[in-house]
Amino acid sequence: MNQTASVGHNSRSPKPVDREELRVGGAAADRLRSIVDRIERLEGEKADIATDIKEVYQEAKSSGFDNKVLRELIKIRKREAAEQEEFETILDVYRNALGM
Amino acid sequence: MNQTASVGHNSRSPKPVDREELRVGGAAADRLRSIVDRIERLEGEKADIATDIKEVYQEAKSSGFDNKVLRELIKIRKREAAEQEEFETILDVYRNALGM
Amino acid sequence: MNQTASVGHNSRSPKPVDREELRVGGAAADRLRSIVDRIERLEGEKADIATDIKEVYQEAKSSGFDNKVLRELIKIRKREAAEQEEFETILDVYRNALGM
Amino acid sequence: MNQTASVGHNSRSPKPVDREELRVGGAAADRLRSIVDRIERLEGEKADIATDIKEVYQEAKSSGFDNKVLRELIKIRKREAAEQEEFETILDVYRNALGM
DNA sequence: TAAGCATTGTCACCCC
DNA sequence: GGGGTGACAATGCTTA
Repeated sequence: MNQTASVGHNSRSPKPVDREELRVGGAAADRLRSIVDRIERLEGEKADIATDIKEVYQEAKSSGFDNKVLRELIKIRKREAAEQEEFETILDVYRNALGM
Repeated sequence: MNQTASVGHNSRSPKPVDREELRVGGAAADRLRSIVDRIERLEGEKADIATDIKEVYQEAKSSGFDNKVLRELIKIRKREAAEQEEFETILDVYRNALGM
Repeated sequence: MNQTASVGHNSRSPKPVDREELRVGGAAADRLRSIVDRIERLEGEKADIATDIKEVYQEAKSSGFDNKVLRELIKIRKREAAEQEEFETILDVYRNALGM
Repeated sequence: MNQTASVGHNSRSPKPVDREELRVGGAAADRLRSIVDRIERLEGEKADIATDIKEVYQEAKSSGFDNKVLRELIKIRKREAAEQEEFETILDVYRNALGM
């Protein structure tokens, strides 16, 4: 029962923000606003790019390409690129495990 | 049964690309390359932005914010923005219907 | 506005279960109980196996193996097995796209 | 800098496996094979069960149930079961503390 | 105990 | 419109 109140604190953060500073105009409020703004801006850009990608696929289809095959092709190219990178990672892991 | 020959053709595309033109140096091959390039480029940019977003969340955590709450907040703002937009759209429809 | 009530019906299911039959003892209630039981049983078995896997990793560590490397090894084996399978899939896709 | 030699050794394991014994036919090689086999077997079974679970959900949908609700229901039951168990554990602790 | 990672669940998109 | 598939988010485990 007596599990010490631990006021306004959870395990997710090193030093939870002070509630007072979160009031309008407080320092924490300013930082929060900045963070939200940046995230929303970045998500906007990300969505725009997603739209662009869709449009390219659209164009591909109009040009007579089979998008299913096209997606498969791009996926394979992506994986092959990733595999080289992963190979290096594995090498590192092995080196580490062998104490090199 | 009678699945009419329609060789080299499926229903996904208006005019399937000519296989001859897909040979190296053909016109279709060039267009394909262009399409693949653009998609891969866009996906690269998209991944970069995703990384940026993660970094901002990282920073938020270091500043003492609870990212779970933060994500929820951003989700709510997004939905409310969408609703506002939809409301204005409907307004326009009504205005139009009334000849305004 | 007048978007026809469409009583007790949503788009998620072909023929949504009758509310009356869901009352205790109803036919639908019996089926629901059966479904929940089976899922819970299967999830229990799944959790047990997950525990077994952890124990084997535990044993491996006690035997002096590096689990990080071990996991990497198993991942690679899995991927290589999957790749052959995927190759067949791709072949099918291509065949389909070419109308074969 | 002074990262004490400790060649072929890292802190992850009590007694790192002898590299000689890892050669084909060595004792460690046999144990490694056994470990990999068991893990792969268990993971196979786990995947099979996951497939079974999906099939039950599939069947549920065909029977007119809303899988989103169904998943939520099962999640709640699981949590409540865990809470009950925890409660009994605490009870035991208290009993023990009182010498019962 | 925190950080990275792997798995699992959810959601949206695409095709049929 | 419904089902299947792929991306994204969230949670839990593993290690440093």
